[in-house]
Formats: sequence, C-alpha cells, structure tokens
Amino acid sequence: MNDRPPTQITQIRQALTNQIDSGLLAPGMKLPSERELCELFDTTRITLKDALLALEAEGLIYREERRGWFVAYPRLNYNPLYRTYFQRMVTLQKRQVETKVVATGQVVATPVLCKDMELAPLTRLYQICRLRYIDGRAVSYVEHFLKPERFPNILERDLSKSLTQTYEQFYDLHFSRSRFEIYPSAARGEVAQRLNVTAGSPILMITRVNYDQRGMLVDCDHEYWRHDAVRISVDSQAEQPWGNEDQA
Amino acid sequence: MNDRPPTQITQIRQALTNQIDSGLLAPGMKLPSERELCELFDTTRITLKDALLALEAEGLIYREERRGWFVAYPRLNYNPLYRTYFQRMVTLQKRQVETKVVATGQVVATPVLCKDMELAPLTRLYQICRLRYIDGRAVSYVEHFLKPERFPNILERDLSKSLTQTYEQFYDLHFSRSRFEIYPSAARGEVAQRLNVTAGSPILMITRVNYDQRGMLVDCDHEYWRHDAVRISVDSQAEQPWGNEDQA
DNA sequence: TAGTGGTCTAGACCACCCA
DNA sequence: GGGTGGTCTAGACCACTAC
Repeated sequence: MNDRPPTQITQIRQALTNQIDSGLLAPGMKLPSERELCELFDTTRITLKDALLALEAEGLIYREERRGWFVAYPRLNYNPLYRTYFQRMVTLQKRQVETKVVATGQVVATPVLCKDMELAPLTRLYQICRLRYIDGRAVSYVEHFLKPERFPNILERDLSKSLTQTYEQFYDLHFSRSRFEIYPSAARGEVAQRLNVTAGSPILMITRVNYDQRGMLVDCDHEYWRHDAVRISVDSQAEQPWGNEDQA
Repeated sequence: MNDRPPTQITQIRQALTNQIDSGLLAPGMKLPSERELCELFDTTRITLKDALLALEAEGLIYREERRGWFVAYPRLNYNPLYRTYFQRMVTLQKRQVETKVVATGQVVATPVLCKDMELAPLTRLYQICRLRYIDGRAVSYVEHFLKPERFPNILERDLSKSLTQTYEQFYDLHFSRSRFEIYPSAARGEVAQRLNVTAGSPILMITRVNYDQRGMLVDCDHEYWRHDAVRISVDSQAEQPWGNEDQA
C-alpha cells in the first residue's frame, strides 16, 4: 500500500544520508550552502530546507546560526544517574569536554522549582548557569539550583570545575539518590542563543533532583541538550556511584 | 543584547501559546485551518507553518496527516524500568490505554539487534509489532524481539494483552533487570504511517533489553514514541518491579 | 465534492558571520 | 563587503480526509 513515487524531499534526504553513511561527509564537515544545494538538486530553498530539517530531526546534521549546516558527531552516551564526574564520563568516551560558567546569582524559586524541590513559596536559591562543550561544540546548557544553607559561599569558588568534586571536597556531600525526568522540547530565548541554535529547534530537556548521603534534597539541575548530541543510557543493575553494588 | 523586534513567527507562536495556556484551546481541540490562520495573522502559509512547527517541536500542538492541527494532551509519565504492567501504569494516571497487534512473525536479527542482544549473526527472532493508544490517540509503535527458544508458540497467543503478564503466566518469566537507551530521532516509513505523523517528524526512540530472574537476556523492545506524548521519569531509589525494596 | 495539509515554485530583504 | 542562513511574499497543484 501507499507506494507513491518518492518526493523531492525524500530523494534529497536519501542522497545526503548515503553520503554521510558512506563517510564521504564526515562529522563536523560543512555542507555546501543552501543555495548551492538548491542548484545541485535543482529545486528551491523551501523544498531543500524541508529536507535539511528532516535530517536535522534525525540527528544526522545540525546547523549553526547563519554559519551553515554541518554533519553531526556521534552522540555522547549519558547516564543521568551518574551526575558524578560528568567530565570523567566524557573523557572515557574519548571526547573533549569543557565547562564554562555563564552566570551565577540568587533567584527566587519558580513555582515549578518549588514543587520539584519541595520548597516553601518564595524561597531563595543559588543559581549557577553553565555551558558544556564537547569536542569544541556547545552541546548543553545547564542551570543548577542549590539550597543556599547547604552551600555557604559556594558562588565564590571556581565553578568551572566539577561541581560534584566541589560538593565532596568542601561540603562533605555525597549523592545517595537522584531522580530525573526527560522530555523533548524546543529551544527558546537564552537557551537557543547559548547553544547557537535557531529558536524553535528541538532539544532534549533533562531535569534532575539530587539527594545527599542523609537523604536530604540538596539541589536540582535543568539541562538543555542539543537533541542530536546525546543518548541516554541506563542500566537497572549498573554499579551506582554511591556503591550499592560491589566494586569491580 | 540582541533586542530585535519579535518576528512574525514569534508573535504567532506567542499568541497561540497564550490561548493554549489560558485553556481557551483545550487538549484535543482542532485549530482553525492553516489558511484561516493565515488570514487571522495576515501572513502566508510558509511563515505560519514555521510558527506551527515550532509549537509542534515544543509539544504544545500536534498534527494528523491532512486532518489538521490539534492541541496536545498532557504527557504520559513513563518509567522504562517498569516494563511491567504498562497498562496499569497508564490507568493509574487516569488515561485510557489500548494495544493493537499490527504484525507478528519471524525475522533474522539485524546487526544492531545482534549487538544489543548479544546474538550470533543470522539468528532468528520472533517479532511482535504493536501500536499503543492513549485516550484514543496512537502514541507509540513498539517492536518486540523475542528469543524463540524461551517463548515456544507465543505467537499463537493473544498478544494484545500485557506481554509481561503472558511471560509470567505461561513462561514462568519475571524480569530481574532492564537496560534502556533513549534518544530523539525522526519518524520514517512505516513508523510515520502508523503513528499518523509526517515523515521527518520528531519522535523519541527508546530501546530496551530485558533479563529474566536467572539473569538471562530474553527480549528487546524498540519503542517509537510521539515526541510530545511522553515524559521519562526515573528514580534511582524507587521500588523496582522485582522488589529490591520493601513493598509499601 | 469540498476542504485539508503536503509539497513545491521563484523570487525578495535582512541580520549576522567571517575574512 | 560578500556570503550565509533566517524570514517572508504570493501564489500553485496534488493526495488524502470527511462528509
């Protein structure tokens, strides 16, 4: 059933997919400009763009605002239960990682935060906004929300280093439990700018709430990931960072 | 910085977002046709469509092929570690659930399946394809791949019922462990048709591998979710279906 | 059969990036 | 300053849905 002749969009998608799969177009390489591709496939920019958008949705290509289209990198495997040592996790996959602090300060918790963190209305929180780069590309924008009483003077520390490590070293804090939620959404405003994507681009949203060794809720993260940069990977039987399994 | 006047796309998006947030446009309601909206916002279909696509990416609206645009329903909360009793999980959230068997048969494992399921090349597997409906809407297309030796004659059973229950009842099988991966992708071919979405629409892909009470790998699922229909929700300390926590 | 979205044409101007 | 993608115009035909 439904054996229509392939649309132009499909044909263009196929052609580019083949080039990428064959390795002729390697990760990070820039595609020809939209206008050149139009000529190549003898079509208009609108049609061509529909094809590029479909490939973007699949995660095969990505764009940088007004710079062009590029072949996507392999996804990073990410287990959100291991907030611990994010940087080590990346390094183990032989990828380069960098963290930049974008902003820090105090905010009044939003209603959503109050609910997620079980706070009284109008509670103040520390906020730390960071940008994560993998292989030189901004792949996730992260907002951390911390209970201030648990982290005195933390905003004066070097926050470009591992937060987990800072927690352990200066606040005697080890995670005992995490819960997280994941859902697809779209980039808007600041997130879009920071990740260098067009407003409305698909992103993967991860929110996480963390508890310390006494079971106290200590902080919450909002992570905005480029949708093509990550693969969530969880094993119910994997060794947990807080060691409820034997060490190998 | 960057205080451009809002684009038409942004304005249309805002206007529709407000209508939806205020509840004037309720879940399931059909939007006016694209041509009507064009007149309403005094613009062309291309521009209007860009705005609708952005809202679709956010998960606020969805479309059905050539039927129109609709206001999205709340997301289903889904914990992939609880493959157990999917139907009960949905019912607990006061949503209607239905499962339809689309196809069954035997297939030769693809290379990807061989790797995920640790199979020798060219191994045969049972395949069960099902479609899941929530509140009457097709929200996920699921392919189950079963090791045949573990499930004799299962294809002759009623597969529209809970697979978990069938496993327990007829094959003395209880899950002891699951691992899963999640990543955003795009719908193509059969998946797009089954879920009634345009080829290239964003979807959320979940693959899961399951082990029985003896730790043996028994089956694997490929789940294709409408990206706006689901929110993944995992708690490292939650009670597991196989009971490594006290029962409440 | 009327109306819908899906696809497609052939242009245009603009903001921004880079050399 | 030349090239890029982002936005936008004003149409058209077609396949499919709902009636």
